[in-house]
Amino acid sequence: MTASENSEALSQRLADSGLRSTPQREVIYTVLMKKRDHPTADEVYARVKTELPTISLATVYNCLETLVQCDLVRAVNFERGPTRYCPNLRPHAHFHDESTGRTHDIDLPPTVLTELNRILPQGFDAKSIEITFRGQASESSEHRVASSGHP
Amino acid sequence: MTASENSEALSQRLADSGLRSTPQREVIYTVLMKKRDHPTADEVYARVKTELPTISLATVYNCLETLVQCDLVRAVNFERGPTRYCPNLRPHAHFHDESTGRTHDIDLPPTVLTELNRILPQGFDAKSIEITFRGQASESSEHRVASSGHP
DNA sequence: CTGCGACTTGGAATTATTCCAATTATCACT
DNA sequence: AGTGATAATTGGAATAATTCCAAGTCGCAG
Repeated sequence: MTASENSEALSQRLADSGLRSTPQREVIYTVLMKKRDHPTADEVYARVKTELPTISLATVYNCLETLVQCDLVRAVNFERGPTRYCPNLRPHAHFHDESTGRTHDIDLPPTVLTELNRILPQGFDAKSIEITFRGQASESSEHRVASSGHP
Repeated sequence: MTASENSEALSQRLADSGLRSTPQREVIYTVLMKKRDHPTADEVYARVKTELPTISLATVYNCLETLVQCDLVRAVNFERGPTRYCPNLRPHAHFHDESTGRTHDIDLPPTVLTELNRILPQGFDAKSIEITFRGQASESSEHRVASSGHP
C-alpha cells in the first residue's frame, strides 16, 4: 500500500464519520503507519514535530482519539503506563516482553476468538476482546512478527 | 474461609516474602476480600478509613502494591482509568460492561489457556495472560458470576 | 533497652491526559 | 471572490492518578 493510498483511505474513513482530513491528522496517521511500534502520544508528538513543528500536544491527543473513533488505529493500555497507539487493524493480541519492554503483535486466528466467546456465560455479549501476554521473547523471535517498542 | 484464616494466609504469604504483617496491610486485604468489586485505590482508601481513620493514601498504594507482589491480589487496568484491585486468584478474564461500568470475573477453563499459548510463535514464552472482554451484560446475567463494580 | 531496618505518613512532585477559550482553517453557498 | 457557519487547532491551565521523599514510628533481634 502506497503512502497516497493510505492517505486516501484515511480521508475516506474520516469523511464517512463526517470529519475532515487535515494535515495534522494525515501526518499523525502516516507516522503511525511508518513505524508501527506502539508509540505513546508523546512519542507521536516528537515524531510529528519534525514535519509539523508547530503542532501542539493537545492536537496529537485529539487526532489520535479521532483516529481511534474511526477505527483506523487501536489504543492499547498496558498496566499503569501511558496509552499506546497501534495501526494494526487485524485482530491481534499483544505480547509484552518484560525484559526489553517491547510490544509484539500476535495474530489471532478466528477460531480462538470464537472459542473465547464460548466461555462467556449466557447474557454476556462481547463487542471486543483484548488479550495481552506478558513474558519473555527470545532473540530469535525478534523478526518473526510485526513488532517493536519503546527502547 | 473465615476472617482469621484469611489473615493467617496473609501473614504467611507476607512472611514468605520477608515482609511483615501490619494492621494496614491486614485491613486493606480484608476490605478487598469482603467486597470483591474491583475497587480503585481511592475506593479502598475510603473503605479502609472507616476502620483506620489515620491511614494515608500513600500507604494504601504501598500496601496494594505489596499485596500484588505477594500474589494475593491482582492489579487490573482498563483503558485509561485508574488501576483496580481484585482478590480473585483463580485464572479468570474480565468482562467490562460498558453500559453499567461494572466488571465481572469470567472463569477461564485451562483448555482455553493452553489454546491461547499455542498461538504464540516459537520463542515467545508467556508468564501471564490478561483477557478483557468489553460489551454488554444483560440484566439476568447479574447474579450468574462473581461480579460488581463502580456504581 | 537500644539500635536497625521495615513501615507509615503527609505533602510535594511527576506524569498523563483533559479542558477551555481564543484563534485559524475549511466548507457551503451566494 | 466573499462571508458566515462549523470544525479543527493551539497553548496554557486544570485535573487525576500515582510516585517520590524525608521524617517519624514501630517492632523485633541482640
